[in-house]
Parts: sequence; structure tokens; C-alpha cells
Amino acid sequence: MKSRPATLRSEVTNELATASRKMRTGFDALVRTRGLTLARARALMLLARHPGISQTELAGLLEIENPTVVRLLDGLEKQGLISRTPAADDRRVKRIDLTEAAEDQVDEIEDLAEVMRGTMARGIPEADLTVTLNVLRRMIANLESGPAADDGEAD
Amino acid sequence: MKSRPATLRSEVTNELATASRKMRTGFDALVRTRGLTLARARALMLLARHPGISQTELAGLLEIENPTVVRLLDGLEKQGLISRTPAADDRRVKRIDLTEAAEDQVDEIEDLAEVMRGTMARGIPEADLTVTLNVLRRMIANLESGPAADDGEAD
DNA sequence: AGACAATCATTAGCAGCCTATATATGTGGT
DNA sequence: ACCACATATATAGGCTGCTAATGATTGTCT
Repeated sequence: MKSRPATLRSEVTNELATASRKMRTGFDALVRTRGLTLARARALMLLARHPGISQTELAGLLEIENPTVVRLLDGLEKQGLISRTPAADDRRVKRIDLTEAAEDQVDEIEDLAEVMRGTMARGIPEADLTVTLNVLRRMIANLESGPAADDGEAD
Repeated sequence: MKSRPATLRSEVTNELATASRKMRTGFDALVRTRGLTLARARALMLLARHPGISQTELAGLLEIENPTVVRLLDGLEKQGLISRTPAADDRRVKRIDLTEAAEDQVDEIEDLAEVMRGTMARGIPEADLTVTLNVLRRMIANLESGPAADDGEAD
């Protein structure tokens, strides 16, 4: 077992995982007070912005797989928050819409999300947030391009 | 339904979630080539640093709940990577240790983690990583102190 | 037209996380 | 000693994510 000192990189990745987990957990706790879960709340927010989309399209927006969407919508349907309507032009697809009850909830959810963001950003200079945003985007791009050679290592 | 523009804050939180998810997914794919999963690899790494700890202590380090640890260790035990030994002084607790087979794997896992970190950090100046680290730490602190009043709101 | 491939939704089964609850053991007050 | 409470592990059941496989429909190609 080699002993490994904590490096800047390892600290960033650790704290990235921790911050994300705490954010998820915290927001999940918030929406649970409204009878929802994080995944369901996310779906509702997207459906509010994209009414009538198909399940596959929703899966793409949520970046989860189709079978996961199916069960997610099963739950939301049982809660009376969405409706599945067979599409007229393509009988394979079903169009998903929010019910009125759900539309009322979406604004509350958005407010909770805003509270969450405000909490997290408390006391952090905007310039630092901007740097962080760029770092995160570069990391995402790096992850998407795979563990390639260290081409862009020197900046 | 109010219309909401994308704000710096909302972008940071979105990308934070995305980066973390992709990091998890990517590392999970890496360790899967060694017959492991992300959760199991994390447990092995911690057990390597803290041999003989109890399940509750491990749960604390992993920041997951006790029942989750039970099933995690059930799996690792079946794989022959850990052993559960009843403690002599307190017959409620079991001490968890890595088997020799596991110790051999831990270094490989650590190497994979290092590959992951290198991939993510590719092309990012150290100064920016430092800013990001501080931002993440502040966010974690903010999340832990709860959705308090906006004391430090103004930068 | 008919055969074949692609797409959408679904089901089944696994893993990981959770909460609530049960069981065994340990600890402290009376 | 005894009873109440706390702690450690385990079990049961739910939610969310995945992959693999199915059924129905649509598109394509000969």
C-alpha cells in the first residue's frame, strides 16, 4: 500500500463529490416536504418547460435511461401530476403533460431550488463562481472526451 | 409559471451536479473492469486506511447509512475481499478487515482514481483549481449550516 | 408488397441509497 | 439485580439508477 498525500486534484474531486451529494440530499429533503422526491421534482421542472414531449425526449433532458423514466412517470401518474397521452401521428410514442395540480407545484419547486442556490452561494464572490463554472465545464468536457493523452495539460 | 433566465448560480449548481455524475459514472466504469463497483471501491480504499474499524465507523466515513453498509459488506464478503470478525471487547461490533486479495487491489484502484483525476483536471490551471476548491468548501459549509439568513449574501 | 432494421415504451432483474423496524448487546440509574 | 435507554448489526420495503430483453409500431430497402 503506497501512502498518498492529499493533492489539490484529489481534494477538488473529493469536495466536488461531497458538495454534489449534500446539494442533492438537501434539495431532496426540501421537496420531500411537498410529497416529492428529487428525481420527480426535476422531471416536473423539465415538463413545465417542455410540455407534451415524449418519454424518450424527457429521458434525454434528464440524462437518464428510458426504463428509469418509465417508472418515474408511473409514480408521477399515480400522484396525479402528469398525464400520458398516445400521440396521434406515431402510435409508439406517448406525450407527457403536467396536470393542473402539478403546474401549481412547479413554481413552489422552483422557489425551493432558488433557496437552495442562494444557500450554497452565500458569501461567495461572483468572480469565484465564474471561475468555478468554467472549471466545471472543462471537467465535464474532459470527462466526455475520455481518459485521453494529456494533450491540453499545459495551459 | 414564471419564466426564469439561467443565472450564474443556477448554471454552477447544474454543472456541479453534471460534473459529479459524470465523474461517478466514469470511475464506476473504470473499477468495473476490475470486478468492482464505485461504492465497493470506495469502501476498500477507506478500509485500507482504517483497518479493523466497525461497520458504524465505516458508515460514518462513507457518509452513508448503516443498512447500506451491511449490504455493501455482504457483497464484499462474498467476493472474498473483506472479513468480519466479532470484536472481543464488545460483542455487538464486528471489525472489518481487508483480505490479502483486497490489499492487492487497493493500489490498482488508487491508480484508477489518479487516472480519473488527471483526466478531469486536464488543461485546468492550478490557480483555477484552487479557487474551485475554496468555492466547493464554502458551499459545503453553507449546506451544512442550513438555509440560514443571507448574512454574507453581498460579495 | 414483403422482409428487415430502427424506435418507443415497457418489463425484469441487479445495485445502491434511503427510512423504519427488529434483535442482540452494552451501560447507567435505582 | 433490574429496568430503561443507547448502540451495533441486520432485515424489510421503497425510490432511483442501470442493462438486457420484449412487443408494438414505423421506416427502409429490395
